[in-house]
Amino acid sequence: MENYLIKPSNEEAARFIKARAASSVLLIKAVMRVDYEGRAKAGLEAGSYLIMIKPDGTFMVHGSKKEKPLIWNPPGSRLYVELQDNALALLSIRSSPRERVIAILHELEFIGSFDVEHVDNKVVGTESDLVDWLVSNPGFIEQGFTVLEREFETAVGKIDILGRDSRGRIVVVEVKRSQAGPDAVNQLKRYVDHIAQKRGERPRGILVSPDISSSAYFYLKTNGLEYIKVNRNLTSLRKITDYS
Amino acid sequence: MENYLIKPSNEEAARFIKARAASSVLLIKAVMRVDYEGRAKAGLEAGSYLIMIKPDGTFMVHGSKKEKPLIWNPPGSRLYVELQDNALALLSIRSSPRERVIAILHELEFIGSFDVEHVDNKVVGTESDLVDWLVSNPGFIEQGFTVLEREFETAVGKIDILGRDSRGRIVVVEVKRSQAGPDAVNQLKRYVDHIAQKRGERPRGILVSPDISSSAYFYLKTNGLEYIKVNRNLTSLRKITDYS
DNA sequence: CGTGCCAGGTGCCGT
DNA sequence: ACGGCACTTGGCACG
Repeated sequence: MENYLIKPSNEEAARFIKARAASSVLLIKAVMRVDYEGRAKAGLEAGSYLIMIKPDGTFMVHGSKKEKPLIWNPPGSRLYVELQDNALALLSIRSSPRERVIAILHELEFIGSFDVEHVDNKVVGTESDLVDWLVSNPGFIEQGFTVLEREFETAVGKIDILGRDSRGRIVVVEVKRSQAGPDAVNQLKRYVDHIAQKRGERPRGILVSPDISSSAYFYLKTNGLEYIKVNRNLTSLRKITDYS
Repeated sequence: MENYLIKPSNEEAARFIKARAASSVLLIKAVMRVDYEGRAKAGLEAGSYLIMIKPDGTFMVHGSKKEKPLIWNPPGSRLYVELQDNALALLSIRSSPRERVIAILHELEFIGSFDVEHVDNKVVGTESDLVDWLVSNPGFIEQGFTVLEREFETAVGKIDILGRDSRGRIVVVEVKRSQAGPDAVNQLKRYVDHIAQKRGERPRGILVSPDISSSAYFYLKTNGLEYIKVNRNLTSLRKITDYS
């Protein structure tokens, strides 16, 4: 059941929040001061902000800009409502790591309680989808390439695809769904080095991504690694052998 | 000026949104279908969700769980409002990369326009703070350590602190504010390798963080790198020389 | 604008 | 729980 309070008293607000926080998404507009202390520390000067509290414990204080809340506590946090002399205090506690958000609400402008879906959204076009496609179409990587393992676990991390080329040489494939940077090259190099040390023979290393920064490409090349460029939407894929 | 519409008609809603989207944060509760297409693709079945639109172009569709929106477009996106036969369509366009969020609102339950602060929040306790402290207290890293450069730029990335130990040996210091994983070790190793190749002499490499995963520690040790553990709040710092 | 990298990252899926 | 890693990562600072 939707319900709204406009300029409620602190008592009304406290009752409302306590009654509905467990089942509905709450939106609160008020003049407030907010402080956060935990892994880091932050605070908001007194002003008008928008609080969103979800039934799963998510607590967010939004300003007029940006996607991320100014201050927040993640799902699983516990909410405490406390009436003070001239204010309503909302306390959100996260247990591990210990983090605390305190909002002292002064002038309550609006509170709404909203019943919304609790769905798990499905996203298509992730790295996992790209790996799936490559496993189903191993010939794309190169003629005669065969997949040995997917998500192959090593002591230094999981290898996206471990395979073998047409001449029998082991190939480590690392896939990135967006532009590859030095980190991605580093990751591939780490796997290659590990396999080399383990098997006594150096495998080939191939980075697959829709794009790569120029310095990352240089870093890749100077380490004897290879690059395959794919189109973002997996159509009209092509390879880059020379970058200059 | 705050304003609220409860169960408005599509025409009312369209007028309201157009009038206020540029200056206020809008909150819309409705039964809707939402689709996203861009770098990836996602869609929401028809249901009740909460839309938050900020004056900077941020467009978010929230469900009842999690901190992140189910579907969103970031700041800078442009909003289009369009009256359809039996629905109100909200279109959010991001230009680069090209991304599109379309929400078809069927039963409008509530729209509110809220004037909130546009502040930039200041957070204390970041990695930068930790690096600052180490630069001011170089003796903490070890007796006789001196700082040569901070944020030293190389072809393979920026080194947090480049210094020299009491015996004149170059030291690469990489700082992490939270638990270090294989990536962090990899990063340090990359810098060390780079300096080694550049100068013809291998520098020492020290990772500084409040924690390190055991496999990352193993990876670090097998590469001849060193670790210093610091307390999260910079008090009672201590070093780990042996981890077993 | 691209490149690099931190983030109170968050979320997901393992062991 | 801890660990490893992707994410429509977002956000920032610097070239």
